[in-house]
Amino acid sequence: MFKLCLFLFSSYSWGVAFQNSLMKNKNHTLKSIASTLNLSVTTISFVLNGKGKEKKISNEVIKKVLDYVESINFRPNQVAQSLRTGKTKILVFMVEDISNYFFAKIARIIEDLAYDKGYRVLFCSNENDDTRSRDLIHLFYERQVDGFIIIPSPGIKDEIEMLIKNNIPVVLFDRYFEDLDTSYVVIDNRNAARKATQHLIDNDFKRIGFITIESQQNQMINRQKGYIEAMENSGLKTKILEIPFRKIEDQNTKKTIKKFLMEGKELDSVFFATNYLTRTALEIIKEVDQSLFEELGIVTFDDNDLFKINTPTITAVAQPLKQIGEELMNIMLNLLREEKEQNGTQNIVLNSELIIRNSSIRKNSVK
Amino acid sequence: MFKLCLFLFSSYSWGVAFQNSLMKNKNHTLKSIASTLNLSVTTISFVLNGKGKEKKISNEVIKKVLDYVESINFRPNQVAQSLRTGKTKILVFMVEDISNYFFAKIARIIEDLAYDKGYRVLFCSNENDDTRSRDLIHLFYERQVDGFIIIPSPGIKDEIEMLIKNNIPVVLFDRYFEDLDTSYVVIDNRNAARKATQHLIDNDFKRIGFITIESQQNQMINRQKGYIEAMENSGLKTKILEIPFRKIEDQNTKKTIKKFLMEGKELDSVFFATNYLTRTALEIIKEVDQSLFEELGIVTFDDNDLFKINTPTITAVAQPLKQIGEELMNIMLNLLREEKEQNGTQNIVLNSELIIRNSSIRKNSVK
DNA sequence: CTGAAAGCGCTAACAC
DNA sequence: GTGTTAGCGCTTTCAG
Repeated sequence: MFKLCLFLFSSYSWGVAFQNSLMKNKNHTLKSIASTLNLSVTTISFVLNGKGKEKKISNEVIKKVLDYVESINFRPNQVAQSLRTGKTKILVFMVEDISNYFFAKIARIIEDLAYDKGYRVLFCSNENDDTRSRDLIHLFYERQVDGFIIIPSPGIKDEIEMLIKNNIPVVLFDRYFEDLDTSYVVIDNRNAARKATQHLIDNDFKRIGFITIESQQNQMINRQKGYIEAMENSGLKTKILEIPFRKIEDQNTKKTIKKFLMEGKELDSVFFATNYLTRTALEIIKEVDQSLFEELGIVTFDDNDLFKINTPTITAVAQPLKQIGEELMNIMLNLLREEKEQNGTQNIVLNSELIIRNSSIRKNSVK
Repeated sequence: MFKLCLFLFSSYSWGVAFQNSLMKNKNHTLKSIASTLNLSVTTISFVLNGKGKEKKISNEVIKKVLDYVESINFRPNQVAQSLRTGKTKILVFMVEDISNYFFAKIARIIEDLAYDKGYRVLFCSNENDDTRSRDLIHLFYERQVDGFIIIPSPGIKDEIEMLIKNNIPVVLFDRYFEDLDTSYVVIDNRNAARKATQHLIDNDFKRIGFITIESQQNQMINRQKGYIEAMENSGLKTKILEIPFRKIEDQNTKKTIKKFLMEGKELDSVFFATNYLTRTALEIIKEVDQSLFEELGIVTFDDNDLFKINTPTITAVAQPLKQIGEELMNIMLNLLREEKEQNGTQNIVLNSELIIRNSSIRKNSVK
């Protein structure tokens, strides 16, 4: 942080903005418009909401209103509208880190789908932190958002329950609470991890390590289960390293990973449970010795553009981003529609795809 | 898109949620609270806004209110609050694509700074498209957001002007309109490009190509100017390829880039004007021939984690993300504070840093 | 110290 | 066909 700043300086220049008050928005409201047009607010409101025909308002009046409104570039105040209708047409999309490739891609898909239906999406990052998650949920709850799409941090079951009890549509994804009846979209992590591990085994790797996040959340537990299953089915010994989520960037963690990967050449390959672990590990391997890439088999959870550019290209479990986004919005739109009724929860488990690249192909040099 | 889906299927399961209406939020309001506590809404409002002391409300009353409010987990309706106060405490951060590394990183920095000041940030992507930008600006304008931080698409000068005329704080970044007096934060693109090009020249590259986006926006124009300046100063011939923004992912574009890079071995090095061009180009080079990496000098605008993992590691012009974020929020907070007054605009030009890695070091094999 | 009441801008039931 | 008006939930002035 500090280091970065040392290289930089800035130059300032000030200009004076002569705010042209002549053109300042007159703060038009339905009322003011009604009075200048000698009509009532109701009429204006109906026309603006496209209920002109329905309410049998004359075409001349409709045109008059529309033209005037256009000419002054009037936009109804949505805050007032929301207060009145109780709807904000805003959805919240909360993930660990919106700058992460996986989350960001889904965010864009959701945003587009929501846009078409007249909803806007608010993105936010909870860092997988409970306090932050709670803050955000409350904040948006107070702002009356219409629905939540959430990757829950471990301890926010209560908040999720609170939302549901208050009839706010919620869809979880990536993970969920097994003892809470919510709608969710996840992938079959266990199966995916089993298949990925099996792929390494099929390629004649035997000493396969598993590097994961220290977590009690079910997506991670299932990935680990899948790995263990595959290993045990083949009579192989598991070797697992768990990293605390908050310490991924620590120097010590890097050392730990380095040690795990290289010590005594115990491993001939490794399976990473998330993409940010892989990113860190690739950096480490790169720092130490490019040739390690030639020896070590690598498979990772979550695909990334960089994996097909890397040398070697990296084999990855690719989650179906587009489908995840679509299912999420599907469920959300359903909930939004039926809101009032006794609602069923909808649980969707998707399959992922193992994209086989060079990093998991058995290298010639068998030690 | 379609291909992706072919690999996938989903399994559905339905559960019935018995919404526990006993626990449903009673829709508390100041009024309802006032009536159950036998107080007036004023008192409740004062206490809730921390004006209890100031308004000399007795400690018992304060405690009574606070305790009750806590017990029912009451949260004031922010929509109503906003309607009343005219403030939403929401800022909008609009960029080309929020999933892009550069934008996402700045977004996170801004989010954190804003959070501390009680502001929430809404992120959105305009795809550098005018229609989409306009939609978004209007949408948020109608929602009465308190301020805009925007990377403007080419043709939205009018909307920006509209915001300013309506006294909405606006800060642009990455680029700006030279004939519009707005606050902005940019980097010295021309200088950065000149230095990056000069770096290649100093490393004995002579046939340096420049791949950029076809754009009239000043950030791109200045990068190109910088490149041309450096080349001409050294008496070298420029060779420029301009790609239309909307066609970056096209197959034809890939072919064009490929041709530009390789045809007749005319180039010994290349300077990419944005990170997404580099990403595409790296893929192409990878597809064609890893050995090209050994021959071709590469420098790119915008750093990325993957550049230090790539083989070879890639030299990049790194923009000062943290500082950009800080300056943006600085200006924004100033504008927010002074809003009423005749405001000066503030223009900040930052320097960037050339991070020298392996890709720009002259290779042994001189043809 | 506390309460009454006006009003932010909009919707929609009801009235004419 | 169009107008009147009662709120949505909150803040804040003014009264007492």
